[in-house]
Amino acid sequence: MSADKPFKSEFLKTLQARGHIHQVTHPEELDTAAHAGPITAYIGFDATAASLHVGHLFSIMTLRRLQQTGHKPIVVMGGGTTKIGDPTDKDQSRPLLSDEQINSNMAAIKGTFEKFLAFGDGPTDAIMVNNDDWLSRFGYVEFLRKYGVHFTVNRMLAFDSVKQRLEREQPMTFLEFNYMLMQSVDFLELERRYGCLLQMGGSDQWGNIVNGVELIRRVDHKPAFGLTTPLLSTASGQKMGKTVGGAVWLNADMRSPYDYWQFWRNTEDADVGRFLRLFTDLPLDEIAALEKLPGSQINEAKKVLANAATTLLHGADSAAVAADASRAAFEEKALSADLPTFEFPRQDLEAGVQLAALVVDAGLAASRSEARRLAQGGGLRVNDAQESDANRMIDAADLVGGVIKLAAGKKKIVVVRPT
RNA sequence: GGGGGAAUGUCCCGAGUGGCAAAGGGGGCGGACUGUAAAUCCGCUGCUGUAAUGGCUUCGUAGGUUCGAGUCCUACUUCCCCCA
Repeated sequence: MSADKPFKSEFLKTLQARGHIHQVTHPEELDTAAHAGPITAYIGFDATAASLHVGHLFSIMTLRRLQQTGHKPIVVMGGGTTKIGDPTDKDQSRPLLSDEQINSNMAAIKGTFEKFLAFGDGPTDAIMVNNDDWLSRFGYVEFLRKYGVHFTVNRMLAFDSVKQRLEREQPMTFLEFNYMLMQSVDFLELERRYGCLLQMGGSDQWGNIVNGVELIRRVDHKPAFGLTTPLLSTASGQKMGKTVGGAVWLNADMRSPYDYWQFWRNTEDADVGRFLRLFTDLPLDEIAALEKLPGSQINEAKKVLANAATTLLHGADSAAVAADASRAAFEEKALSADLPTFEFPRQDLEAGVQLAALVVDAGLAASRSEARRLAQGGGLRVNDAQESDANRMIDAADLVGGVIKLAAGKKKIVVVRPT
């Protein structure tokens, strides 16, 4: 999809070399614009959860590259669009979120961007805006007359997101049907307010983005471009971001730096190079050398990846702590004070606790039955010794060095610390 | 407004038509093999609890028939299709 001839602009060259590009509208024109001087580009983020997850990281890194190559990123918080709900890639309508939920989600998400982008008033400083500021101001008739005239239902029905719903005989409400108009209006609004001429997003956003591009070109007769990033999946075809503990959240209070580090450390061999290019700032020649490491030496590259990715999000100190804890736990089989801990009342421990109950309380299993199954399957370890009897009572006699080490499988470890 | 169909284990898809804790698959989890990888093989995947073929709660919602209902009946809810 991208042009065969090499790009002139540092921006597109970087994106292409690091694997950020899936599709671009008018590649030569955009390249020329980005080569001539700073451009402004945006990506929208809906506030459907209290934290962004690894899936969003791709977009955030794309904005980071934009800024690194001398351009201005805009982060659009979807305060308004979240009220509508993006139907793309969803089989069914989601329950609508309340204004309070949306606002608290946005507040919780905000900090993440500051880790990756430099905000401020300078020409290439990032800014953050909320599309609720304009979307919620329109009257219904006003909106229809102003923007509705530029969209034909014929065309809207042809978009994948809509077509799929119809083909699967799944309902799509009129509310959701309007999502693409809102997103297009966002782009137009940003073009007018900030001279923004590029919208980026995941490949599933292509339809929505192209609509915005066309709206601007039609209404304001200004150049506008769209760029999408490839769908992110692992080499073995899994959708990226889901793992042992569910979604890989970016907020530290929802997923600890240690777990975040572990997530990257567990990358498949075949993905290491790609992920290094996408999710770290390491120079490309270094990455090329790392990904060529033979056999089990590739694990060194995974550590580099884990360190670099964790440093970006949580800082170098947290990354170092996570790396130490991991090395201790996996390579030296020793206890580290930095492993996830679970505090347990000392009296209760002295009185004795059923192992299954403790495993549940420590968050290693969802129910006692699950804990039992885990034990029967040989996946439960107490102080590194396999324990098949989940009914066993645990008490102060099980303390080793003042703590009890519980493990579910090889990777989930919790240190029980009496208080 | 009329007619026909659908809703299943709360991760998803999907069999089931009077004896069912409910086939099968995907996903997930655990084990073996490894390198905290992939692939492969094996086990598990409602809760609770054992010495146990135990108890409890599940098939859109609410009632009913029956010794017994996901399965039959009635009403309701939501969705899909056709006709108007």
